[in-house]
Amino acid sequence: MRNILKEMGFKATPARLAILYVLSRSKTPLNAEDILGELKKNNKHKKINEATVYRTLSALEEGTLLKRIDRRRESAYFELAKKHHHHISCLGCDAIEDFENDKIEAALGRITRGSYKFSRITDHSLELFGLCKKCS
Amino acid sequence: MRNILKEMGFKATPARLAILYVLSRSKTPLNAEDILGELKKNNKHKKINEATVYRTLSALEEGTLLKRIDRRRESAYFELAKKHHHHISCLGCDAIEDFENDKIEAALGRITRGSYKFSRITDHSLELFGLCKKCS
DNA sequence: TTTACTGCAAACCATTTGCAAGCAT
DNA sequence: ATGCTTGCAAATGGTTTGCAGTAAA
Repeated sequence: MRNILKEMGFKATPARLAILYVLSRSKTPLNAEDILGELKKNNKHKKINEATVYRTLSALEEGTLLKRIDRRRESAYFELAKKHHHHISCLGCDAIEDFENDKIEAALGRITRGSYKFSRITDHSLELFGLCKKCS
Repeated sequence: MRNILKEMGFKATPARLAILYVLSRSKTPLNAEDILGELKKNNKHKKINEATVYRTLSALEEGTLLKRIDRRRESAYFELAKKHHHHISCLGCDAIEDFENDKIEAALGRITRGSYKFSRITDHSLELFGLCKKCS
């Protein structure tokens, strides 16, 4: 992690390492408040500031180390950008499930090539919403 | 339009009709500020308030008359919910293009059925981002 | 040493809300 | 007449920013 940060031109500070650690241990995407809450549980990182969390999330997202996810919530959620995938979010609770689908990715590639206005599609967001078994 | 509102249990007020009119005439999704700007151009609707626009957009979105679109901007964009489709948004300017793809929709249906946590997927958001020919 | 990073507090800004007056039904 | 809607102004809340001090490199 420390090296990845450096390779991206970021300084490997304790705050950044701690935030990345929290994200790496989470099975689900987290928002700034979640991360701050986790940091407060650890005496060593108790004083990491809200602003630092936001600045870190933005910086690492631009560096493509993190991915911002649309969960139809008021706040922004982030996860480590590892393997490309999408999500199904429950509109009733915090449940979330990952999925991936090669056919969809292939079809999206074709759309890119077929567009008359766009020459380059750099990214896409595909999020499903519904009710999990507990909520329905 | 007047009748559609009534059928949905909404009162057909001048403000709502004007907002729907603005959206119906637009070729692209609009945010609250855009709509307010359009309304101000018409003497008859000059005094429609910001709060009214926001309340109308929320209400009509819940009534499924409008669709909220993720354009990776600070504000929320809306369009009339007619035929199901998705968008490609330019990250460099306001360019936007619609697309639809039956194979993707079919694959999404299969994902819904294959989920182990979710019993019902009610909706999805699929947005592509890139640079239009002018911006690249 | 240099310059990026951080904490703190104040500012931002899209959106929401309380309340009294207004209008559609 | 009733109660949903609206305007106005104030509040909200997630996120951003200015600045001076701190610490990676």
